[in-house]
Amino acid sequence: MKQTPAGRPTLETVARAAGASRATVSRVVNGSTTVRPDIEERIRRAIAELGYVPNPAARSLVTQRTDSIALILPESATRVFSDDAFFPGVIRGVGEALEKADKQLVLLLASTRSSHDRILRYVHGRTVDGVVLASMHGADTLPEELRLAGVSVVTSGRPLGEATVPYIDVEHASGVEAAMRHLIGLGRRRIATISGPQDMVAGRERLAGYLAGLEELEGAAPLVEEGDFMRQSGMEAMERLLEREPDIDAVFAASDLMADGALRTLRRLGRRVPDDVAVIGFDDVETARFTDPPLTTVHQPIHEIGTRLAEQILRLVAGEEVEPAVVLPTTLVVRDSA
Amino acid sequence: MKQTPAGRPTLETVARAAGASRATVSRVVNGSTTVRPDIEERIRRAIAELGYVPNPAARSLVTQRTDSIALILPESATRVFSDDAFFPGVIRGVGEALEKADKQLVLLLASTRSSHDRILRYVHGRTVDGVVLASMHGADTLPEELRLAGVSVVTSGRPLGEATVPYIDVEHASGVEAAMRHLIGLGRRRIATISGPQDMVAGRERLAGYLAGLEELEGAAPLVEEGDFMRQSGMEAMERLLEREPDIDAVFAASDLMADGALRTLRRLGRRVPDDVAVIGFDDVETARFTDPPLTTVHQPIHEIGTRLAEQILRLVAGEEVEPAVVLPTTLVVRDSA
DNA sequence: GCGACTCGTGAGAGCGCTCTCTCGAGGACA
DNA sequence: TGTCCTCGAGAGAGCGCTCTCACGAGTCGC
Repeated sequence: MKQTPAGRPTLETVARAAGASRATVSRVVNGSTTVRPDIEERIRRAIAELGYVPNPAARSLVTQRTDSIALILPESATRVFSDDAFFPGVIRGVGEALEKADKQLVLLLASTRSSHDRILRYVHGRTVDGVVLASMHGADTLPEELRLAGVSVVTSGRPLGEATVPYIDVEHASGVEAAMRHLIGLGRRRIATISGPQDMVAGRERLAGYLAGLEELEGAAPLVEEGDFMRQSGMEAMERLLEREPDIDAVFAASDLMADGALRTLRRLGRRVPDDVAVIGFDDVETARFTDPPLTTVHQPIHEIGTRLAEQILRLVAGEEVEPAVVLPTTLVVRDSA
Repeated sequence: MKQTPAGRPTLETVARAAGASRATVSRVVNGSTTVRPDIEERIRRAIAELGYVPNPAARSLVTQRTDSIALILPESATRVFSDDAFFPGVIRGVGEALEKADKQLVLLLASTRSSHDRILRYVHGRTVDGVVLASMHGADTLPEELRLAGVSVVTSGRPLGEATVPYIDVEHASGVEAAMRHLIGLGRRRIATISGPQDMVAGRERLAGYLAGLEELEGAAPLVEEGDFMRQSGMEAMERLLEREPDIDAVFAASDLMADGALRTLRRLGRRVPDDVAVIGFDDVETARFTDPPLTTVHQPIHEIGTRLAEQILRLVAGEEVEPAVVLPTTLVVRDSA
């Protein structure tokens, strides 16, 4: 007499209890309609009584699916993870969308450089059906390697070079240009920028937006200091900017955190915002509403980036076609800093 | 002739290529020492050439392990997820520690009330070996239900009632008492508090710490307004506090975010910090270093909470004993606000 | 030189599930 | 009444792995 070992009921157990075959129970569990109602009812009762839950390992062994999606945050992303509301927001968006589709979210945090191989190995093992990659640096080879490994992958943010996998991004440049027009409309003429790192597309495109916006101003020379998207770098960049050009009357910072840093430096040095210097940020994270003064910023739909990422990867693993690029709009949110 | 379907090599493929048996290849893959060096070498080469990666589903079907750990963030936690550095910090800590142990992190975000059953079902399915639960509300029945389901579980934060599962927490009260002594040492006599929600242990204990600290001050009446740990509530609570008692000269806020909110209200109403009103927060998140003025706060080791959670759950799933409670120390970090 | 013992290897069962294929029962039609 | 078809249910193979057990080749002692 075969005994189910420690409690855990299997299909077999349920089948015996309901007086049906394993196959029929499987049909009920998977929602086939070809089962006679009375038998189905009997099986459902048995499932409920025994507390049967299908074993996902056994299932995916035969279906070759795992119903889970990996979200990979490369080392460069985890570095800012705790200080920035961007990734938590994206994670939440992805998580919610996957939950609706009854998929699991496996978080792969690449805290070190050496995680690269581990991740590749993991994905090769097909523990996930697809991958959402929060690729930040353009030079990242991971997206391409994953594609070559034959897994579905979607990235957040356009890669620097040629895009070989579908991505979700936002209109960086046009959002910044709107910010620049706003500043110019306010009568500002000496507009500087605190840019993001130039090895990231977000950094580059926001700078490009600044430069394009500046062209409206005849003969205005660009005034750029680079930061790393984080607060401290914003403070320092603002300082350098004022040293170089004391009569700056506006500054566009490529992230809200850096804008907040700039605000602090300006206050410390006795400049009034927006009277002396107008400040505009980018992201519209929660913090932007609470800076002093509240930050005018370019809003990007962080949560939607997450849900769209999930949507695309789900379609890909389902074998559907997806557009190679989804670019979400950004909008200028005017508060008090400009 | 049996063909491996689409590329993916199996143990069998490797075995044939190396002229060995499936069992021996398995031994090499799993690091058994009883394989003759030359055969092992041959097998390793075959593995490398074929790019063989074990199928985790097949493996866990027989081992009954999945080598992955779920981190559950209940709905109450996801609400603050994007605005607070606490959970990202914990996630990072957990993630790093699990990575070292070569385990995967499965993130279960319970965005809605109805996720409860889904999570329970998921855990019942044994897709994970153990569960780390960021339980916030004391009334949460999830820890107990999970325990009854027979999974190993560790929670972050002591539950409100009797603790039925091991937990990691910090010394809330003594940290707050240190803050209170600091304020009293500064000569402050009218000390108010912005407490956290009283259905969370963190909220209660920090309030208890305030009340205990206040006893040093003969005849001082408690002055309490409740917030929800988030910034907005701190702003509002500070307002109510000043209405009730305009001559407050210090305030302890149960979170840095609320302290920051209080700072804003104080500034708006023309009170100088720390001259007129001293402010102390709790958490020591990144933001605390950047408030105006920089926040004196009770530091809790967020990252370590994460790593300790991971450590404990790993020991539990390995069948080892763990102490029912680990309580990490908190320390007062003095900056400029008090 | 023969039995006892070690040590490394292979055969094979079985983890729990899905899915194809087969089969039997019943209905429709001539 | 007999044949053909439809439809629902069961038998059984097999997904890729681990692990027990059996077995053959050496090694050693007497």
